[in-house]
Amino acid sequence: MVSPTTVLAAFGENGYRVTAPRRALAQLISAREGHFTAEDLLDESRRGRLGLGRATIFRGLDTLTELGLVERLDLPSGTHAFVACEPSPGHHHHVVCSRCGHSAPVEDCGMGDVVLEIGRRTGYRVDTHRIELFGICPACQGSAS
Amino acid sequence: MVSPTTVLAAFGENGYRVTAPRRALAQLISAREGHFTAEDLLDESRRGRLGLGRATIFRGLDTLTELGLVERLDLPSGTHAFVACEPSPGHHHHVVCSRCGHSAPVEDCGMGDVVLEIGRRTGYRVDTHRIELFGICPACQGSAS
DNA sequence: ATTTTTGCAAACCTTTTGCATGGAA
DNA sequence: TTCCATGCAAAAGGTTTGCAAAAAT
Repeated sequence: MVSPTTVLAAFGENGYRVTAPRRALAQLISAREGHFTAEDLLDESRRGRLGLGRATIFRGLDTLTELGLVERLDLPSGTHAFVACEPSPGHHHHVVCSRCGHSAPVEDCGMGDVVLEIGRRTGYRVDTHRIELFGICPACQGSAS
Repeated sequence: MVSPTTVLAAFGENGYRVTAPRRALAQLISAREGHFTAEDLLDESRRGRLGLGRATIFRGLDTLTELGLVERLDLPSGTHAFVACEPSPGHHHHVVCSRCGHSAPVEDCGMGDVVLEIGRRTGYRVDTHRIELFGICPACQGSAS
């Protein structure tokens, strides 16, 4: 979980203005358990009468993605979703629970070697990779399977 | 590159009917260098006056994905694309050239271990993963960089 | 005062669906 | 002959854009 303050700070520290809508967005994001779509936030914003516009949400999510506070996911269904994440120095990925949507960060875990190996075998100069892992989180394993 | 015959055969061998539109689709797909979108095929079909409908292309791509003759990609831009691939027994991925779109298959290359390690560290029971690698293919490395 | 940000609504793009027709088995 | 597949056009999503008003610096 990422605190609203952290999210908000990311705006301020990067030359973006700290506005009421962005404050609201920060709240919405950090209140989210697991992954969410832009539409989820929009609904939630309406429910709470926060008055956030659709465009503001998309734009905010966009810059937060660039700032690394949010990661964009492509669910197996093809849907675009997001997960909030603690800004971390290194390259990292997430494991997402297919049941509850919660996620855990995965720091480098040998992928570097794998990428090297792939480069060696294919001759490609690999410079970006996206990894998405799905599974069942510990909590969900415990409950009804 | 996958031959149109292989693609077409996949339909026949799996209980799908071998029809003229599917024959055309097979041609279109195997003529493609690198990755392509549904729209690409539609344009190409129009250009060649093949008379394929939009729906037919989406539906065909869908079943070919299930049959493993095509892999669905999520480009970094968020666009959905496809690459044709030789049906291979094992689980595999692709490295896609960000310049020309060509791709090379990547057979298991240590990812199994990485996935295990991730499971161990996070406690998640990882059961699906999607990996997308982008880089520059040998040919493009050779030409203008 | 200046520049960014916002909300709205419309525009856009991609993908899916319903349904009558046509074609494969 | 039966059932699957197709094309069309409309519907449905999801995302972006233009712009005037409002807010931040």
